[in-house]
Amino acid sequence: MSISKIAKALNVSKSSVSLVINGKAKQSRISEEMEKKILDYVKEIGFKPNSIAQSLATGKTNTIGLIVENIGDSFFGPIALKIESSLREKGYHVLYSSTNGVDKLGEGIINSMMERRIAALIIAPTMDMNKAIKKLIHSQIPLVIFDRRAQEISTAYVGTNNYEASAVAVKHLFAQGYKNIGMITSDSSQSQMLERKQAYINEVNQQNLKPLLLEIPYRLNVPEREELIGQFINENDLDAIYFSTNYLCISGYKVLSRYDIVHQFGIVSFDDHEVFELVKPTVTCVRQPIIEIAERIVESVLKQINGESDWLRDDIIPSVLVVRNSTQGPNK
Amino acid sequence: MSISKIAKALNVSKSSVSLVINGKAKQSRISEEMEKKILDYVKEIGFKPNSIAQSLATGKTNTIGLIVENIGDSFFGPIALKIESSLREKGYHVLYSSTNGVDKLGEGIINSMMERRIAALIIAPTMDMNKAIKKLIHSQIPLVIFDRRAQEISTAYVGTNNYEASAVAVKHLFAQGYKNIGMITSDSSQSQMLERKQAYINEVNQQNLKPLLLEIPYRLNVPEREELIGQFINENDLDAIYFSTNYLCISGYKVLSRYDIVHQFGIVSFDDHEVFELVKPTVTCVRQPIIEIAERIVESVLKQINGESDWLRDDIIPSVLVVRNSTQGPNK
DNA sequence: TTCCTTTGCTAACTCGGTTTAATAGATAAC
DNA sequence: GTTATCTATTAAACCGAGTTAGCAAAGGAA
Repeated sequence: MSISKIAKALNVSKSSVSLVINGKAKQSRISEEMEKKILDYVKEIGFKPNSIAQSLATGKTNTIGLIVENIGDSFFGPIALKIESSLREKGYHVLYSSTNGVDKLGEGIINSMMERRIAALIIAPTMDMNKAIKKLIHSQIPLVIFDRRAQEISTAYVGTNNYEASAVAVKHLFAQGYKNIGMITSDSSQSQMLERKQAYINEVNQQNLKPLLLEIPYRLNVPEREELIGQFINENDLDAIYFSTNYLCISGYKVLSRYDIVHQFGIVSFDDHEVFELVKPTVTCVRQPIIEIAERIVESVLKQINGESDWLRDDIIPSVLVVRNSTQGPNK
Repeated sequence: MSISKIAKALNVSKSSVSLVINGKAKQSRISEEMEKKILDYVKEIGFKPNSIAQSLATGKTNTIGLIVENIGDSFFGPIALKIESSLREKGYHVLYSSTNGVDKLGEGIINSMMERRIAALIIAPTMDMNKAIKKLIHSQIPLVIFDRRAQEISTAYVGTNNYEASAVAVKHLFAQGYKNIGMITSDSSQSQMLERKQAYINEVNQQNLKPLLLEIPYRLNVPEREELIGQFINENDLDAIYFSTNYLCISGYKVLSRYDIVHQFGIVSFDDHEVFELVKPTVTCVRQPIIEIAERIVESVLKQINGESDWLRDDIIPSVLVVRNSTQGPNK
């Protein structure tokens, strides 16, 4: 079914049908009689306009792109859930893609989404995306960057206070009496990781201690990762570790459990995880307000789409330290 | 930029440009000279055809819809990841939606995706989707149902052997010496849940014992759920529980830990989870081959889109019992 | 009656592509 | 020299909508 066929069936013009369907009957001086005739028929046959044709004619789509690292993980998954349900309520569809750790995919994904003429783009950028994102800004498409920043590019950004929250986390370990606090992070140079690392370094330096860092390549598999962590723990006389993200903490926890020193060890992770409440000892963490981050992203996207100019360039939503504190504390 | 503008700029016809861009130069007897001229220009200005216009003209989209219960959970998330990356390689985009436990959303989501003229639909159906799915079949759209079946409807289906795998799980508990094995499941009447439950009931009956079932409403929040589980454990003299899904098992595990009887308890969960390897005692589970399920879904979708008729109506991929066995066994 | 408004509706163009029948010019065949 | 065949190209129709200028009929004012 199409608007033209309806027009023929009712012996009226396409224009009338289109105007009525779009609720422009009044303003286009369509008689109530005509309006009723068309609406009744449309309802009767259950007609829905072809949204592809609509998009072509209006130049607008109701599709929004979402690009994250891994939609299957415990951070991006719930964010994607909330973003989609909020946008659906507003009549939008969400197209997603995961870069899955392969930085080079980023630009291609952005381009192919742009060809689909999406209405807006939400991105947790990889390192290789900078050129592509600059082009996006040039193209004027509504854009929200989140979680980590795109280098030297000013866009709407939603994220947490990585530096401050990390500083609080490290301070917490010191306050508990731990002295030799190491940090395990990924080797990524994404902004959020750098901020977390810098906070650790600065806090440790303030205590006149020297930072002990292990940076693990993203593409290592789990056993390789655990091997590295094991070495790191053995080679340094640590009593606590600050993990820059939860999947690293889980690996680290496994290793520590193996050595059976986990009960004295200080452990704090950035990002919460179901596991942390269930294991013994439980794990203290920096929890990002996932729902709120998703809400702010959606808010910014919608504002930009609707041409409102009061969206924030920098929407920083503070994380909270969730103290679980079930370890026995340092024994030195 | 558009094909027409390119045509004007080069002083040739739209048709020539379109044919060349689509690689139909040879078969349409376009001269190599003309072909080169057009291709060079297209590359120079970095032109990409508007895929919305293409869709309208061809009646085909390269967008595939994915409808699951919750894209943020540990089962659907990784499946969504794999589905999207596989389909992207084949030139498709994926539109997702989560019903999020609200059965009534299902039909609306399906309809709005259909309006977008998606090329195919992948659904883990809710209970309310039956009418809508019947319509889909009528509409001839390539369709794959997975995880749970749509009632009385024959479509391409990908899933695991819920009944057999559950039977193995319950047998495993009996083999370990447990006698009073309860089952905790959701109150959902989705097919996969019913199969898991039925297997449990039959296995218990075979031992001349009576089934002890707790069915928890999906919409309960975590504390309410734990409350119910606590009662269930107290009121029945259980020594083991079979959980129909991992999120229920996590709740149950928490409760059992609280009562400190977790080390003697027999616990098996359907679906694996990161937690299960990390907690002590570790948790034995029935693990669905997630990657393979996603691959088979994609395979079926592509076959249907390409008009190949050898896709399977019933693609059952067996689960494996992952025995972690760290409990001490029953003490009775 | 004539002229001006208002009302109700629609023809025709547009969006950016795909597809096919038709055409003109060059070659080949007779 | 005439006709048939090929080659290279394009005009025109189409997909399914949205948009707007303009027309005819009716009503009102002079």
